[in-house]
Amino acid sequence: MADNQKCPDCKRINEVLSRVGDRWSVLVVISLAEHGTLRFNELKRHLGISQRMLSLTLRELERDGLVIRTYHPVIPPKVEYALSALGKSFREPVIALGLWAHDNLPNIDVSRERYDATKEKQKKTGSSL
Amino acid sequence: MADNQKCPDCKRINEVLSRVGDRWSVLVVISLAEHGTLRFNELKRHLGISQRMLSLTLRELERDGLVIRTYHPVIPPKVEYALSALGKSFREPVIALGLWAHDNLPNIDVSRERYDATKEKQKKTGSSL
DNA sequence: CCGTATCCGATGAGATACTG
DNA sequence: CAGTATCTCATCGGATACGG
Repeated sequence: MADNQKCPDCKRINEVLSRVGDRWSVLVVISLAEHGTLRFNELKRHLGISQRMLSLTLRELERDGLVIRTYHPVIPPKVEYALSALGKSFREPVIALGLWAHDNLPNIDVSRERYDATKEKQKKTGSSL
Repeated sequence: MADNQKCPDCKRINEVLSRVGDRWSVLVVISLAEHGTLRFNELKRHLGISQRMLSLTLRELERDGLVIRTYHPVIPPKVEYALSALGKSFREPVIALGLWAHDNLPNIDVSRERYDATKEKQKKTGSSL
């Protein structure tokens, strides 16, 4: 329910985030972008992700066409993951976000400290703003 | 546990997403970017968000210094929210993401259909890849 | 009007154990 | 090695009700 969305942009953004907006998806894409091709356990080690979440994430990314899964029928089994063209193109907006973060995370930290300090004082004085 | 993160980029991205990566935060920033200044219930209507989530989201955004909350002590109460300079700067990487989405969501849809269709066939034939 | 508090179901995510 | 299956706990997020 609640299709109260007036602005079309909100709907779009919502759609994006619903698909590729979760933490692990982004991290996997970044990892593959850097290393080119990785095996299941390599990704697992690099990201510090649980087996379960990696499995689920990779399946979704493959389904969405961002990563390509290549199964080599050898013993022991060998499966390689790489970015598709779509996956590579996704890297750019993510990098933009990363740059913004690099520039502004310190600002956020400062703001948080100030905010928390202010709230503490308000508790003491009991002031109602 | 699991500080297995080898690549520093992953840590950074993780930090970004932890702060401003949730759906509602992004949507609120977009809304404020478009309308300039909005009251609590205006935001609520525009986004189709629940009172609870809007309250939580706005508090976090204010704490992070992305939005500025202005309380007008009149009757009935009036509170206005607007983007800070930091909040405005955040809009740009988000727009980049929105553009990517606009261009590529159809591709994702196609990919999903193909994937699902393939999986269906595999179930019928019982093929193991 | 602007919130906070409470309850509750749905989802996210790690740990563990097991199969091919 | 590359997963799947459970179990379990935390967090997300809506609905509702109440207070300033």
